[in-house]
Amino acid sequence: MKVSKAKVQENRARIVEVASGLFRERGYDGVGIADLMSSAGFTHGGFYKHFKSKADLMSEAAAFSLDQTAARAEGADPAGFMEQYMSRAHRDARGAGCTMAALCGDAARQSADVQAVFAAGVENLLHSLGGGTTAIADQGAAAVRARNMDVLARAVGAVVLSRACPDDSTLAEEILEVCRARALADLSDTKQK
Amino acid sequence: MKVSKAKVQENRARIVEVASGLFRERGYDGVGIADLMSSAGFTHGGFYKHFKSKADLMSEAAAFSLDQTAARAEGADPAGFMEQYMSRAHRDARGAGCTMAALCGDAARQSADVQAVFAAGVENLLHSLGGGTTAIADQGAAAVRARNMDVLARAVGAVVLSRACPDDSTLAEEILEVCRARALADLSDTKQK
DNA sequence: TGTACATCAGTGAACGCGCGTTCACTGATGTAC
DNA sequence: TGTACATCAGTGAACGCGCGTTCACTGATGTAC
Repeated sequence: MKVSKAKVQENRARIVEVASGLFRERGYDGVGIADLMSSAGFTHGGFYKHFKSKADLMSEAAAFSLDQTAARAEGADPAGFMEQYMSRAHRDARGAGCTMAALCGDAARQSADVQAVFAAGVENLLHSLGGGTTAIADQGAAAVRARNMDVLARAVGAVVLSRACPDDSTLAEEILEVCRARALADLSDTKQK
Repeated sequence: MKVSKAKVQENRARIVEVASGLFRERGYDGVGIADLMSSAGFTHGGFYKHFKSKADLMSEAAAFSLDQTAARAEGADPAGFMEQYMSRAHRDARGAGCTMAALCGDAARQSADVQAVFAAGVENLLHSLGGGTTAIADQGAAAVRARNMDVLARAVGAVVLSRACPDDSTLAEEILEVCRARALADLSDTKQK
């Protein structure tokens, strides 16, 4: 049966949204087309009416969720955002969390298209973090950018390492705590190295 | 044909070594048993004479390569090790590099066995990095541990983010440079925050 | 030391299964008159 | 506005393929006498 133009757009958007969550939870290889489509409430055949291939959807789903994260960062203050980022809740909620933390390892093995989306996502996050109101802002845009890049790498590294450790290990918790404390210090410090 | 006991051990070791490289290059899902065994110079059927399952080999290969990395860190000075870690060469040589950086994203979706191996790998690396000769060593073991954990998270984050960006992007290079400089400063700084 | 036999690492065909993708078909939507 | 027809999102069977794993077989090694 044909479907109204509005419904088509809505359905396509639902597929992208569901896919972005499943990819984050299980990785790109861990989500099949049939699996994904039935999670979105469809049968698998219709997939190719919306997307050229699975790889195509991977790019789009990554762009969707990375934009979402950047928007969230834009609104919040950097320290608050980073505190949430390196939290137990974020560590445990992979499907609802940041795609950068959940899929950057997978992205390294994907096409240039996907990698370009991730690079754009990094840039957006760097800008969204801003300069704050601390002394670093006076040292110019390059200093702010370097500071933000460093904080982001640490945040992603902390979440990714913590997730690689068993859920109930003290190490999983410790990594988050330690890196969170030190990143927040970096974000608020008036004496930057 | 049966094979001498020495040869059996040697062959098994070769499979683990080859697997650890291939897993790092292509991820756990990207390496098939037949593929792996022929890379090691065998046919696929013999695999189960050595390992209970593919998951079993994943744990063993991770332990093998993480031990190797910890041993390398043990010998070097922390600053030199970290400089290499966040280098372009390490970024580009995935199969020969650190399993933590190459597979921690994948490890998050694997069994508790694999995750326990990763956690042990983190602990070993933390100890291998040591306290250095700087002021931090005087602040006690907890301060050294926190400093090392922070540096490790940043190093893994930097490599992983850099690899997620296109190979020829300036961002891939920039992330490594920025984080390397700041991590080295943290490792040598006498005034720790 | 020499012979007979059991062991078992390695071989390669076969298993069921799920993958990404294709395709003929459907029927409600959108369009032309 | 009402009718006839083309469009095309969604369906579900089917495709070839590679996956992890099993299994009967092989023949050199290791062992018992």
